[in-house]
Amino acid sequence: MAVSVRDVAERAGVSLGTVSNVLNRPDKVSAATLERVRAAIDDLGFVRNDVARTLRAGRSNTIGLVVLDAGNPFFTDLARGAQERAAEEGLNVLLGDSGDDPEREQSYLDLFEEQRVRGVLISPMGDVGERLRRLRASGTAAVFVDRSGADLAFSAVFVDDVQGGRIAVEHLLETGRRRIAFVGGPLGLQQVADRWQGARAAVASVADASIELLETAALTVEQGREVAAALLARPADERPDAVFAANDLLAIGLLQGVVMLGTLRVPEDLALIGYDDIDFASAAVVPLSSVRQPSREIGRTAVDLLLRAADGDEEPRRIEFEPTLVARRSTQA
Amino acid sequence: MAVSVRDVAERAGVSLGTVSNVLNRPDKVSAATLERVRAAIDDLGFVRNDVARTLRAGRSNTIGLVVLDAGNPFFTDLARGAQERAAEEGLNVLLGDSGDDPEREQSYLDLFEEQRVRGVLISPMGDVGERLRRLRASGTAAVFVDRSGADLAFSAVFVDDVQGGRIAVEHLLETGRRRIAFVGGPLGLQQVADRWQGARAAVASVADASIELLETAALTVEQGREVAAALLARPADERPDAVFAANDLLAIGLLQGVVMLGTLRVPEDLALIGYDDIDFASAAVVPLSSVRQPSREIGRTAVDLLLRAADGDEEPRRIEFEPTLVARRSTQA
DNA sequence: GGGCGGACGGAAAACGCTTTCTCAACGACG
DNA sequence: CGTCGTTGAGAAAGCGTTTTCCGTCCGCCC
Repeated sequence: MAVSVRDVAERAGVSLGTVSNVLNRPDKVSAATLERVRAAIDDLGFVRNDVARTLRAGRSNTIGLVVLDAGNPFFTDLARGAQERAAEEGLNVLLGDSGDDPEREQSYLDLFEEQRVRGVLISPMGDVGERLRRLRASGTAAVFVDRSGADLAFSAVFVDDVQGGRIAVEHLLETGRRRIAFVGGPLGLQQVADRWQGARAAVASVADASIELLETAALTVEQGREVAAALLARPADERPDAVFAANDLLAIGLLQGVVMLGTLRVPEDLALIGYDDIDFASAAVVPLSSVRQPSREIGRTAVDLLLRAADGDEEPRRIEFEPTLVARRSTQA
Repeated sequence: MAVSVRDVAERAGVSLGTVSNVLNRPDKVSAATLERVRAAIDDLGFVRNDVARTLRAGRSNTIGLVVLDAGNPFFTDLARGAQERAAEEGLNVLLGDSGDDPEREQSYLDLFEEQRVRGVLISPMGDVGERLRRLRASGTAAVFVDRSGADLAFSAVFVDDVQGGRIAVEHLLETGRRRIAFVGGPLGLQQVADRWQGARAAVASVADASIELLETAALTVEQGREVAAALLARPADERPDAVFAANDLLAIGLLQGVVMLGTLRVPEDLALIGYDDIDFASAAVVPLSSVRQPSREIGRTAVDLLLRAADGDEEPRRIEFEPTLVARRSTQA
């Protein structure tokens, strides 16, 4: 059923080693035999068995990627970037979705180890340092993505979330807002904690500005709408004049809550800025200002670091991207 | 570096065959040795090499999945369903995103063939029938997902898009609308053509109802907004009183175009229904009616069919899911 | 005490490929 | 005419696993 190099060799009347040369070092083979072998390959429909190739080579052509949520556009883009970069190197990406579950995270790592992947890219949920150390000891490199506080023993690509929080709130302050609210949670998520920290820092440098924390249980549209309802229930003089949401989903929920109940106008009564700059941000009822992270580039860079580590570079590298402000109508003065 | 069964055997003081038995047929091994071998495995941190295992077994544990757009929530959910079902069978899913590009589609098929995957799930873009036939001839099964008109020689899981189009428009008619517009395109996409066909069928059975086609270049939010602008530019008496959009992204664009310019109210002046019931549908400014497809279930079922085909069931099966109406505020009477 | 069956050792083959080595054939060149 | 370089054949080893075939040892039962 399956056609092997042996069959090709026989058909072309050459030796098995020659076929291998045609496949891997065609310049070592005379034009005539090259032609003959290629014809045989086409005739028989031979397709190289990558499993055998990998076993023999001792290293595979795939890298594993574990993300927190494959449904989140941020990670989708990141994965796409990784895939593109990997493809340029002739590598494939095996994608695992941990869904915030440390157990599934572990099981993907198990899987990748059994598959002897070239390396692992991970946006960690649980505590995987020990696990990755063992992996490295057995020859599989790992790189963290999107976690600035991650284990220093490994390379990492991340965005400065403190800085991101700062520029978001600085923008609100520059457009004349003074009573800021930060909406996001749980604070156990490092990204959220960092953005909150940056937000406070920005407020601290302006004398008459204040900030309050409205913690949420998750970063979802629903949570955003609940917070919106709570804000609307307050007397007008106790409401903030601007909200910084820890991600765009929350911001969209807030926007909807406010618009649907119709009592507040955005940005006139309440300015609003989100985070991530997902596609829906620009497409919202009121185009949403946001903080953009170069998700695609993060994915590409992570693959670069991984390749470097897999090639024996011991030195862990940390590459930080700067978040950038994307101002739209929801924060106009 | 890498620990092999041989090392484990040596450490546990047993033979290599016994280690293999512990791994694959633990009931054939006495409790004492079982214990000893397992201890050795833990001590050495042995992890079975799946590459070698696959080579030896002649069949791999992974199945390939090619989707049209990994960023589309519909496919994300479908992939998740496939992954879940595959995991239950101890299989992994390798995800490829063709991005509507027949070339990338081909290259993913090449990849999957080299990897000797157990089977391929594909939402085809180009003409892949011939390719899949060759694959099957060499022992790799294939199943179509989300394409009703696909090659009859293969199993397929799909949703009746004609029916989906019909129930969407019937719903509009039942709520008293008579001048319907169908927004979607390109009609070269079979899903779009089918929904359009179903929509026309529904209109045909009501005497005083009419429908017009507003074709778009793609199924995106931007295209929806452009159509909205065009509608608003018309004199009021030449506007439809209801719109059926070929997917939710278009519908959301329409909704935004209409609300932002503020001249029309939804659903009072214009009823609106989308397709796919993505998460954002219920979260839109005006909660969006839609037609739901059981994407997760489609993924699961596709894996079922694939396994059946891979186990030698020659008979191609076609499983059809029924789309269901999800009525929300955007189509209230 | 003879026979039986279960547990396991030891050895070997096979999956399909890459790599390495040796050796033969051939044409070119001095 | 002898030598050298090129080309590729042929053979073999090895990647790590599973499986198969015998053969041995030991405890157990009649």
